[in-house]
Amino acid sequence: MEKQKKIKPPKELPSGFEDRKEKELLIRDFIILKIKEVMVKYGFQYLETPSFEYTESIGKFLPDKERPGEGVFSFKDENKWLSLRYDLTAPLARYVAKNFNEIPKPFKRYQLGTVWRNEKPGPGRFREFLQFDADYVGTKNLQADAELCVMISEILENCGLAKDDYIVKISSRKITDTLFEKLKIQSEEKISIILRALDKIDRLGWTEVKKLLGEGRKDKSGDYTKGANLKDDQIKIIENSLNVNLPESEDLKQIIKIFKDYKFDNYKFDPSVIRGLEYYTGPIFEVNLNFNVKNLKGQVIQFGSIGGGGRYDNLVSNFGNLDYPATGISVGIDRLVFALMQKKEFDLKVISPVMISVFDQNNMKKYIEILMKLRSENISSEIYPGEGKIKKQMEYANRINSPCVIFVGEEEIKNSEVKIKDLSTGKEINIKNENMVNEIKKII
RNA sequence: GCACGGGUAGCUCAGUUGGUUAGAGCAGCGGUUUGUGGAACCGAAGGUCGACAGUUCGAACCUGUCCCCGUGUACCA
Repeated sequence: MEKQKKIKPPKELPSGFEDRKEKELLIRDFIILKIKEVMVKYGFQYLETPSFEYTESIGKFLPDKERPGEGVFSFKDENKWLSLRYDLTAPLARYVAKNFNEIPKPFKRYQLGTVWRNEKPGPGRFREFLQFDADYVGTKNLQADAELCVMISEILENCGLAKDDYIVKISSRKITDTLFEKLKIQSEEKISIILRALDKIDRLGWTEVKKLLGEGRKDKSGDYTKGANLKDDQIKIIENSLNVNLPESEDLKQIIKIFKDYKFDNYKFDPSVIRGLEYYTGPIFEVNLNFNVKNLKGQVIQFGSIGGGGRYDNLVSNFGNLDYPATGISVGIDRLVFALMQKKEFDLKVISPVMISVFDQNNMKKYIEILMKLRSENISSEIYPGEGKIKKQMEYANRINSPCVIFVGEEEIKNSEVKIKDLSTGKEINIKNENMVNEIKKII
């Protein structure tokens, strides 16, 4: 007899994709609720765009134009390339360009949606995640930029973070522009190496970043990264520029002034905030957490920022429309959930059903009668959904955290009563049918 | 991409200098108990030792290549 080889489909998930369980989802729902509250309060419109866009519509603005499609999930439909969106900003630009005549100007909208990135996942970073994005389109007024920072702070605090749990860091493309003038560096390539190095100060510290600005750096696994090969005096200039506490650029001065009017002070000027290289044109911001985040194994991991944004004044004009300024902010919701779960105790009310035990399939009519009575009172309830002995039914009830089990056997039917067992105390009582609901309400 | 560490039962993991039939705990299944759960006891079952090739009388173990996972790093809208 020839044994047929069983080809088992993998039960593992593709790298970077995750199942999300109830606890996480409930916290996520809570955060989303808080976001929506704040967005309504701040007067933003709610928008949804599709998951797929034409690759060109969102890919055209990839920072690395040499490799379009890199980093996104794409497939060819008929003769057109489609891609899953990798953020919510590019689709917004497309939306604005498409609906230019219909939208109010300026246009404020927020969006919550899943985005996908085809890149190596890391701790707390997935290839599919939920993003929140709020933007002002069509205004150069820096009050918009300032308000985004105030707004994100309000969202975080409404979610339960304390003031010293997070900080909004601000900087501006103008800061680095003048820095490179001072350094007399024009080479795009060199500039981007330097910017990327500066971006890492948070994680690596100045000593390591200094190596990246100079010859290069070896990381702790032995891997080597080439540096920018700057001269010592140039590095000194950069170091000095980082130690400035108050920004010299006009835009940031103005934003800070507006912060004062909002009585918002949980920000910090940090010239090492870089964000996207070819993307932002003015003020940029980043939201960082001030506490350690651990992975499932309890190791402290490099968590990075949970969100950020800035001004991108030429995104919409790429679609052939007129120059149209914009500023926005994005937050990785799942990352926020992950961090928040460790910082805050959520008293989640996970409701588990009252279980009606099945003694005899022939009495199903009776069980359903009880079930409908409970459900009509809005009590989460179910008839034991499997088959098997009472012991098994009890094990199930225990497993799903059922508050109590209802037994209706022959005796109970005879006396027109039910037996209710409180699973937290183990106590059982027999009670007349008409008092059942009240008794159960006492237990749950 | 690069570096380091992993891949053994459904899950978490042991497995000696290469040696015969590869182990444990948990889960699952059956029973002790056909009206009672939250770590009770007993029993049976469960494996291409990530894949392929090589070395060897003999490989979970050694070598090579590849795949997958983790961490760091690079890139990052």
